[in-house]
Amino acid sequence: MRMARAGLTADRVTLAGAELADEVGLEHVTMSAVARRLGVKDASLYAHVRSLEDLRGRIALLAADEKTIRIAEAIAGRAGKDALVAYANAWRKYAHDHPGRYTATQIPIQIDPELAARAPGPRRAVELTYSMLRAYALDEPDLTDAVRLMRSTLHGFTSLEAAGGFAHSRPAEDSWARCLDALHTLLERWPAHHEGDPS
Amino acid sequence: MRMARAGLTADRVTLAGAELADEVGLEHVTMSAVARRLGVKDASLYAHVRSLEDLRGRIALLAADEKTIRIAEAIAGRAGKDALVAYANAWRKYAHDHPGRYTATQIPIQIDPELAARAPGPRRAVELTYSMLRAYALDEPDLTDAVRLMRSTLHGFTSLEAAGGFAHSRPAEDSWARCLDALHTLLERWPAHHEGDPS
DNA sequence: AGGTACTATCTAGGAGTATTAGGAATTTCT
DNA sequence: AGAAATTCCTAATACTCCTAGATAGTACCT
Repeated sequence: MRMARAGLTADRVTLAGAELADEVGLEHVTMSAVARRLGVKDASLYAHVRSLEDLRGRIALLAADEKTIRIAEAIAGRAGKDALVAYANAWRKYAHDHPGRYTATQIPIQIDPELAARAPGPRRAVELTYSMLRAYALDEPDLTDAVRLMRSTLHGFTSLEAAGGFAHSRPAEDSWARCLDALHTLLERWPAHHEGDPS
Repeated sequence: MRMARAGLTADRVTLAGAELADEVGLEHVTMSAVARRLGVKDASLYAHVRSLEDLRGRIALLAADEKTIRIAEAIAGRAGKDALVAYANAWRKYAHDHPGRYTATQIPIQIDPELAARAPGPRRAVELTYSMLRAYALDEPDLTDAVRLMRSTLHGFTSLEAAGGFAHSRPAEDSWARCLDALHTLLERWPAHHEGDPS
């Protein structure tokens, strides 16, 4: 009677799911696949994870945490354009290194609120971004708009790139560098809001 | 023996799938669900569509075509910032009106090449964007970079918005308008590439 | 050491889904 | 009308998510 417990845990199950997501894509992360990878029957997973949805949510939170940490490390001690570039590159690198985890962060949020409250990732990510952009001396609400623009651009680029949205004519790498230049320039001279400017 | 054929067709199946995607989300578009909606047995669908993957690919192509048409109509007769804003708003509106179809366009492309070749959407979308941005007098490779930046920003914004990525503090609508301002300004003064600029 | 409570895992099974194969009904062509 | 092609069905397989109830392992208490 080989019983030898696997020592499962919600975190271990989540990690196995995340690894699988990176290898075969998030949509192929199934309960049975995760169970197989852990050498366990599918039913056993339900002691640690409520459902497949729940597992996906946990993977998303894990990814958010990891990505935030990577970015925080990257921008530590940097300022201005250096910080912006480090931030952006860390973002893109995470998406490349962990495609499955990254797509998990894109799913519309239906995460257990009690669980989400314990995950520092999303909240810290926002703080990090705001504090970095504060170097550009923007006041609210421009700061919020700038944060949203930056996140949109970074996410959009990595997402399109991952989906094969860029033709192979010009290396995505080069376009990426120019986009960061452009973003930096833009943030430095954020257009003033002239509503009905008469001149 | 009530037989009364449903008059299925690859296009009709695709349309049913697209409608379903908008109603319940792309991930809940299953063969059985589409069959139920059409009043038909699941197996019948395989006469028109190779597999679920294939169906998703067809939905993606349909969406690309529709979105391109909407954008083309929106920018017809406009130029400069007017055209940019019309383009962007048409993009965002399509994503809002057809969330399921829109997410279908994001899936990594594994579409039947023979089928993709007949769909004008993606190719026309690229042409459309290039011709619109030509108004900003950019030369290659800057034009390509600008196109990619614009697509990234529009896609990123709508995608984050759909995923609930923006807190409710400030209306997404307002940030969107400012982002378009910023994008326009940026395109007008696209930063010259100073590699090792000594001054 | 032995008993007890807890929990991790298993066995068994229901319901839904994707897909294939082959057959029957209906339309269309001649 | 008869033949051919198309449209749809029935039947069957295999995989998925998930629940319930049983069993084996661990930890703690005395």
